Amino acid sequence: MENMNIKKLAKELNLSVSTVSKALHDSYEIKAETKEKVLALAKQLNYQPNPFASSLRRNSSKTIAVVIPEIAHNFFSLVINGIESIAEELKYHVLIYITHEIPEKEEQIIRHLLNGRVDGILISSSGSSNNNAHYHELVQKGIPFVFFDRANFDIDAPRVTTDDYQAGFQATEHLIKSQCKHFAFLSLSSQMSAINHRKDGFLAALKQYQIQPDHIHIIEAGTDETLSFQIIRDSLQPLPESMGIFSSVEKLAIQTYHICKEINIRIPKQLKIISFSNLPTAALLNPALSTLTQPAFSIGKEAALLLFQSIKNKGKIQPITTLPNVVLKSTLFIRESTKI
Amino acid sequence: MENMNIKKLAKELNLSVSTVSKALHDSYEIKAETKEKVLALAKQLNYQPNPFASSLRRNSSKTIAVVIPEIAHNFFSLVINGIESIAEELKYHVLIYITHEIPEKEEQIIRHLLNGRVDGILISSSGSSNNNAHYHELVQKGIPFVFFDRANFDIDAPRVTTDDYQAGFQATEHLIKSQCKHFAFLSLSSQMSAINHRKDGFLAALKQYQIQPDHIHIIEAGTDETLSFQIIRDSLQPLPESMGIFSSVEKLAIQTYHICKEINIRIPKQLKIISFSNLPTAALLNPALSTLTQPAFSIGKEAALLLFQSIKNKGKIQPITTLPNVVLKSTLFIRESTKI
DNA sequence: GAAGAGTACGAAAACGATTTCGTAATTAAA
DNA sequence: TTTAATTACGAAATCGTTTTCGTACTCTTC
Repeated sequence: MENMNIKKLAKELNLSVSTVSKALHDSYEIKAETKEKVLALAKQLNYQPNPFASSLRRNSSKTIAVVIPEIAHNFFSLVINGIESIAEELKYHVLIYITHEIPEKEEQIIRHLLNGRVDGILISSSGSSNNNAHYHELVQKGIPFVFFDRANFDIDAPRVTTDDYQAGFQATEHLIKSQCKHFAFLSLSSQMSAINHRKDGFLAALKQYQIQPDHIHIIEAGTDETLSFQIIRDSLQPLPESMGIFSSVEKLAIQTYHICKEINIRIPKQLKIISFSNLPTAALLNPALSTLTQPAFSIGKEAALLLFQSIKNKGKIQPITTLPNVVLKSTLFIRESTKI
Repeated sequence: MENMNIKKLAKELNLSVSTVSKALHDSYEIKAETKEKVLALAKQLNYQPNPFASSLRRNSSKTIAVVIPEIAHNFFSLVINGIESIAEELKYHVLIYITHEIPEKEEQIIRHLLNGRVDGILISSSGSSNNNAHYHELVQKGIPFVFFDRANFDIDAPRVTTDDYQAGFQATEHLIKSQCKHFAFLSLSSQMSAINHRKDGFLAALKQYQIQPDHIHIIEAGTDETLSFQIIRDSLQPLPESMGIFSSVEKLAIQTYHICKEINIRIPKQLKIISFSNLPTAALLNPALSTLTQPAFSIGKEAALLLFQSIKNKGKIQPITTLPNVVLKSTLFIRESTKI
């Protein structure tokens, strides 16, 4: 009585195990009457198939993994929401793995997932581009995966990203038109694709408007919180005249706000700042933060859709087509933090 | 070559499958030399045991589920971080399920998990207290679970909560001492344990300070965004004199900020507000938001620890002891939004 | 009415691990 | 030297499904 299984169900019905299994899967081999009986008793006895037996036999787990640098982050939470919306619909399960921005951790996670625990993986890379071995192993094992936001462009895998270059250009242009004289790009690391594209857009805009190179500052704050605070603080003392900051990630913009409060820098008077961000409170900050906002939910949805398509096509001959490379648009919200 | 398994490994080593399995599990039956050989070849051929075969046989999945109302929420993200920190250490996998605050969805998820896919479940309930059947089924099936933050107090399961009553009292007392005359409690629903405890603390404080009943407002905003905006807006027009709002959740406080901005209510001059919140930008808002902040990461950690303890003790005779009921303290941060 | 097709089911072999039980070979004890 | 115990391994059952293959039986069709 403890656990219902197909064998007990079959015995109860005076049918064979195979017949019951087929009936439960609505096989054409089984006549309607029998199916009904089986379904009825299964429901009555609350039978639920053992997922591991099923996965073992079918060699598919109905599970995907999401590998992200961090979760306490509006962007990634929203992406997960998008992913979940699709997974839920397709009755897939979602495993979450957090790398804490540590490339080795990511490697370890991906390597573990080679064992077949999941049917596919959604990755926002924490790694530097010089370590791709684990991705290649995924390819070799035939495990579908899709990059989102932070992709590795050396790997042939579907990608869902945003128009980072254009957005970077646009944000910087906005700073220039807001009469900034000095320009700083706040970056986590120079190893992340999305962030580098933002930087390229930043530099391109400055070049187009012929900003002198010594008015251009690249600040690599890194992923350690205490350290990045220090680095940002140092780079704002002394404060260059008419400073305009383009922060590539929300976290660094928030840190900058804290620092400005601490050392009495007035935004937007002395310093203007715009940031990539999905903060729901951006408009409520003091001053309201100008943002480039990524369609995080859609990114999650699109990435999941690509992954499930990939899973579905697995084994079949792939048409020789270009790799899916979805690029979504970010939206510029101009607020007080960049007011003239 | 495609997929390594224990059979191929055994053949390669001229050993039996059982010997290899035992060697891999460091069984005393196998001599050191053999173990070394097995380990070496396993590593070389990159052998990884099939998790489903293993789970099927051992009847344990090394996986837990986290069932939460929503994920794009600072509190829950931080909790997940805490959970992950423990799960990662114990080499457990974490499945995420989102109920979107829909009790039926939660039921459906929990019912699905009765099939043994996970070894245990961490739940922050979305349900009303009048539907407990699915929890009882978990108990009956012997699947360990732990409530966090939003518990169901009718169910005998370990809980990790915060001192909601005291915090509610404290927050309200603070509003009273900030010379508010009217008091409003902003609630999602009257069915959630944690929120009701906060309300009880709110009411108790008002009673102790002999606030007239007609100066006390309970606003149930619900979980629908558009609707809750409307409800809050309506309750602020006309604005009672010296209004003090205690928001039971972050989201409603943010909505209130937006509404105040929209209809030109000055915080803290015309309206003071304090909220439960884990917003990293609380101090940067205009004005800075006074908060009660829950130790979200610790809640996740403690809940996970309780769950793993529960999983470990499963099957063993439980000592007749009181149920684990961890209560953590929230911290009050007084900021400008409640300034006199 | 014989051959072929279709229907509805069952027996048994997978899937890949773990675990129980049995047993040769060696060592220790009597 | 015999017996008992220990060591180190292997055969086979098992976990609960799914799926292949086989086969009675009925129904057409000529």
